[in-house]
Amino acid sequence: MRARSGRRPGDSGTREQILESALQLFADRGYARTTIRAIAEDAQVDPALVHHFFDNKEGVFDAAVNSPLSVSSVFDEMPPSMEETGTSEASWLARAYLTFWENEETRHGMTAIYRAGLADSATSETLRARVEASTKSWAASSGYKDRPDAETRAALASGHLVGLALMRYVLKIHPLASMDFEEFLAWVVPALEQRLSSELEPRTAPAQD
Amino acid sequence: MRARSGRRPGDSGTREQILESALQLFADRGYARTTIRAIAEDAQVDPALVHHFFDNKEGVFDAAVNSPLSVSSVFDEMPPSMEETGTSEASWLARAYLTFWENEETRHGMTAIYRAGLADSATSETLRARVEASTKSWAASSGYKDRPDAETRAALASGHLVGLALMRYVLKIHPLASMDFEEFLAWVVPALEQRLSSELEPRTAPAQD
DNA sequence: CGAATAATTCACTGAGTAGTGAAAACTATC
DNA sequence: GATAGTTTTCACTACTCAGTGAATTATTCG
Repeated sequence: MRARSGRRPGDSGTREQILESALQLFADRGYARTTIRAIAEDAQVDPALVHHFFDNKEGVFDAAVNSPLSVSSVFDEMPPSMEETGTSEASWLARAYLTFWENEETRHGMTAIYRAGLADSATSETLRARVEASTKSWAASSGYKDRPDAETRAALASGHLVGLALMRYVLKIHPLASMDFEEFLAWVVPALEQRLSSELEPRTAPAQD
Repeated sequence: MRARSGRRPGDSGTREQILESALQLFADRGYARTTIRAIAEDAQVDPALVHHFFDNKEGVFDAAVNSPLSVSSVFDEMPPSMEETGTSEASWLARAYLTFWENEETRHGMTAIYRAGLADSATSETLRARVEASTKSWAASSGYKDRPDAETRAALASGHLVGLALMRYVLKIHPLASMDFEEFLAWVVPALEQRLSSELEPRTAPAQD
């Protein structure tokens, strides 16, 4: 009568099924509100099986997030051909980063990372290290590495991109969320180019009364 | 022997003390990880008292966040004097918004709102409505309201500001987090001005191979 | 002083949660 | 077809949390 116990017949892609359910739920509900039970239910599996494969909740999160993408390498894969030309560099940066958001598979990973990383100060420290490292490494390998404000400009550009990505892909603010990807890029790229070039210099704002 | 029960002597600012503890904890740990018990402990009060004053957890959050600031009015208080001049408009916008982040009291409220609002898709909907409404109302009352891309530019500017605020105040990315407020503004304002003016037009990026 | 009201605490419930240990069912190998 | 190894489920523990209801103590006001 209780024939539903034990291993199920058929070759099991169960592990991957769990990761898929986990990634989707982490992207939708964030870390804290995603329960192992919910993941198991979505994957039609016993909760203990999730522990069996990934030990604990953090293990599931790491495995799920890293399964479709290795985010830390986004800024590291700078094609060596483009140097001296800041124009195409900004274009490449924006396209490389935003493609991770545009692609449906990797978008879940990005969303989960930012949702979790912005949730509280403890997890923000992890995200901070990640973003700061990639920003710095990218600034160091860019065509502007010799300028004294290279890191500042790189950080400003990163913040710009992160903010726009959150608006379009997480908060879904219109008209940013509804426009075509290439149109979105057409708006973003020129601004980034100016930020990275000397077309845009810091200027003290006039005092407000 | 059990003399610690019941009302405490002295005039009680207990309600305000609870709100202060709540705001600080919500800013630091986000919504889900902040427990009513922790708030009560920080305020040196029984957890039931928190329920007595604010009914439920959501009530505490709303009261705590709205106590130091009314965020929705940030973009609505546009001084009527500045029209036609996009330059000072961008300057005013950046300074008004970022001052909420710079001020220690209101920063906790801002942090709590964004942490909670980005936590999951349900709460993101609340934040989306808030940001989209303020962005639209600001675009409608700006000197650019007649341009067909006014809303697009306003949304891009909002995303820009939100991203930079998150980098400097939440993730604390260097060198943005460590620089002086006026220097930070000096970097931000010119870029915003260009975004809002016709100095920055959308341009299709060159195709990547 | 005495009654009403508000602040504060105590003791408790009920519902979820992550995680554990062992048994059961399946597969592969000899 | 026995044995070893893996997947899967079951039953359970220990814990934390939001929220309730009543009792207790202070304040206020007649």
